Amino acid sequence: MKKSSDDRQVIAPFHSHAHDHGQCVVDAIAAAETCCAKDGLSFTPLRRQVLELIWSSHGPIGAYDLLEKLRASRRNAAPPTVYRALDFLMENGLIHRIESLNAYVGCGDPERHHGAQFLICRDCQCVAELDDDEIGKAVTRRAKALGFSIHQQTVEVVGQCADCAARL
Amino acid sequence: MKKSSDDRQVIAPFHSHAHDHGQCVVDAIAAAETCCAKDGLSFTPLRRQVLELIWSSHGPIGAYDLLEKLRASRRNAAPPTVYRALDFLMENGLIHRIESLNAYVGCGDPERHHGAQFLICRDCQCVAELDDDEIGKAVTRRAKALGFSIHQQTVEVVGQCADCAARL
DNA sequence: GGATATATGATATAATATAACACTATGAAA
DNA sequence: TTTCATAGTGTTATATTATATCATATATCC
Ligand SMILES: [Zn+2]
Ligand SMILES: [Zn+2]
Ligand SMILES: [Zn+2]
Ligand SMILES: [Zn+2]
Repeated sequence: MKKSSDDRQVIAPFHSHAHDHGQCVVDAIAAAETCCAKDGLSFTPLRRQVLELIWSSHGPIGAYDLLEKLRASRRNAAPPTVYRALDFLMENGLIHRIESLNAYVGCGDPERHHGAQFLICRDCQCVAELDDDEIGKAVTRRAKALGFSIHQQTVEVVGQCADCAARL
Repeated sequence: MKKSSDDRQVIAPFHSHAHDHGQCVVDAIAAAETCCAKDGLSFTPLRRQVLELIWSSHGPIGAYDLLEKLRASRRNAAPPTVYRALDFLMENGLIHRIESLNAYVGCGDPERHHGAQFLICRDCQCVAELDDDEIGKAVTRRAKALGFSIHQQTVEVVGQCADCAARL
């Protein structure tokens, strides 16, 4: 089945509870390997492990939650351990930071340098990652009119996801 | 001169260095008075003072910077003093929180409950507040398609303002 | 191997935000 | 007018998120 252009603009939807969680972590790590190899970046064990933990959490996760998990295998991990790995992963487009949550989430399309919009559920903190053309163009147009140049278009919108609407 | 529809969608532009700073603080406080009176809210001296300090800073300001200024007149002000006032001002649409900066900025149109988009300069931390129809609609359309309901549409875009582009 | 840059370890501290409980002022109910 | 209830503020302590700094290790290049 061919993906419509509309589907491609949804980089990561709200998660169906059905999908194969283990596999999506494996795929994400493989994609990261590819990106780093291509760009000559050193994807060290620490960085890989942090990325794995982020994907395993399967949603935005905070730096200190990450640190706690990391300590299961690295007893003396400290905040800078995590923050340095996060910096590397962000600089190279492997994860995004969600400002509204002070949390970090795996990027659903790391091989492509893309703008991103996040829909963030205020109840369950799940997020959807989009690269919606219309939103992007509307933002670009207005920014241009004001002489504002967008370096990395990251849009965050807070609301309520469908699951929470049904549940609450 | 009549405002175009386009102008109305720019709630607060990047500041021209020429405008009358003192007057815009006065106007903002007057508008807040009006809003609170209309809604039966108690606009206490503390809350007024915090709002004044925010407008006086004339751009996004952090809670602890605010606290420091507040202490000039309230020697024993503490973090909760500021955060409670900020909560009140946010709940009632008199200020916005800029997540990307951990900072607070006066709302340019408090009498109207509106969606907002912020263009945030990563170099000088200035912001422009917009209520762009096209951005709003594009976001709404996509959210709807995903079953996501937006409660308060707040969009934050990071980049570089025209002044900084010229200066750097 | 020695020089250089990159990555991590380790300790301390900064910056942002909230919890908890006490006290005061205000205004309505009795 | 007393009493009660609520909203607002004071005060102290603590939680959460992020960075600075210096030391050590590891990889890369010549
Ligand atoms: Zn992405
Ligand atoms: Zn939800
Ligand atoms: Zn506003
Ligand atoms: Zn600027």
